[in-house]
Amino acid sequence: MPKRSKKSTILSMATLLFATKGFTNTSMTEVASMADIAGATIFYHFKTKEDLFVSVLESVKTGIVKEFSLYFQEEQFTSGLEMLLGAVAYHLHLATANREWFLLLRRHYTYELAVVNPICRKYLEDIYTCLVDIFEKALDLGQQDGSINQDLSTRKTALIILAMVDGIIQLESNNLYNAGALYGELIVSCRRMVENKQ
Amino acid sequence: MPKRSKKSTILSMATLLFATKGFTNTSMTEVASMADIAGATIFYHFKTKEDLFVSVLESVKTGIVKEFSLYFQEEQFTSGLEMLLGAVAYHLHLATANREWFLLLRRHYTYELAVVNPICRKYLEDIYTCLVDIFEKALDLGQQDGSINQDLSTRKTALIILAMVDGIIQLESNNLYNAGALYGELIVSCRRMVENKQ
DNA sequence: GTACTAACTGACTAGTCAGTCAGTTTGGAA
DNA sequence: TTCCAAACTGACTGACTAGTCAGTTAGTAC
Repeated sequence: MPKRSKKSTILSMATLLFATKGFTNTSMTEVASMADIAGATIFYHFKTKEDLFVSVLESVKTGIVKEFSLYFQEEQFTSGLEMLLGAVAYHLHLATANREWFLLLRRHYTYELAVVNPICRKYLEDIYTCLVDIFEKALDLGQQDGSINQDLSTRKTALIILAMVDGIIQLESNNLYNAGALYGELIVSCRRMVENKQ
Repeated sequence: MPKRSKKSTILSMATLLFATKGFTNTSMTEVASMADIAGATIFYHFKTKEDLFVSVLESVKTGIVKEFSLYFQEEQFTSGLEMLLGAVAYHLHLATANREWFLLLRRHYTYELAVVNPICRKYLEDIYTCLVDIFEKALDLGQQDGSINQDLSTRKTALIILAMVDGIIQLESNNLYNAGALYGELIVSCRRMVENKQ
């Protein structure tokens, strides 16, 4: 049995619960019972509930950054446009494969805490910077190789694409429409939005 | 003094609090003290806290539907494309002017309740139907008058545009970027995405 | 005035929750 | 074995919350 198994069990159970039920609706007792430990044990590893949440966010940040850097180490792209569309598709894929991560990023508490807790704010900014920079880099590359419309502001367009992808992920998890059917259409729409039409 | 002033005061205070603090983090005591009434009075007008929330959602639904129908009664458009872009701009405008409405629509509790409460679900569907239908109608019109790309599925594209607009509104309220600066860019991006390029 | 009802209230209850603390268990070093 | 610190625990507390209820007030019809 690995040494820090209980601490990491707490972390992963807390991730799941904070993501699916939210901060306030998740009780420490619940986290403890899911991790099969005594309630007080959590407070040995994490000073407060807020502290636990920030640790969860840190692990999410680490996960997201790692996944994206792995992806871009392995993949090769024929153009900036293809790289952008690949990044969008990978973002959508990650949001399905690691649903809790992106659920947590949609929780209001995350942003409310970021206002008063600088560490939380830093992790959040790191995550968004990672996501936006990938899109921006692809757009820059595409403007150089001619696959992306030259008139675009790459920064602003990167933000709009991020908002678009997030919006679709959100629409899906709202259970009102089956947005999964929209993933293909989203890629096509992105292409129409940024490609260099001659 | 109008007859139902206390009930409607409760409703508007609850709207504000549920939207900005969320359902769980808003206590009935808090609503009561903001409305300057005794705590028990709320339970005279609304059976439970959940009942109050559903009433709040109903008033938001009524407000959104009314605002959009007013807008389209007054405005005239030269093409389907212009109508679409006008609707997007008006959506963005409403999200600023009636911030609580759209904050409430981003709260997780709203969608969690919709799973178990059919009335809540109905109001939510009414709101989304209203928003999507406007975009879809504009796209249909644009395909007829030639201003919109004929290859588009108007339904799917309407959903994507809604996701995009919601995503931008969300990005703004997250306090990480000043997305207000993106409103103009968003309209331009929408145009590029759907216009009929010859 | 009287009678009646709708609107309203203060005091209360039963339950939940984050966090504390004094004490026990565990694992490894000497 | 002995010792020690880190890991862990059960029992507790004070603060807070949704909802109840018996009773009071305000408005209206006669």
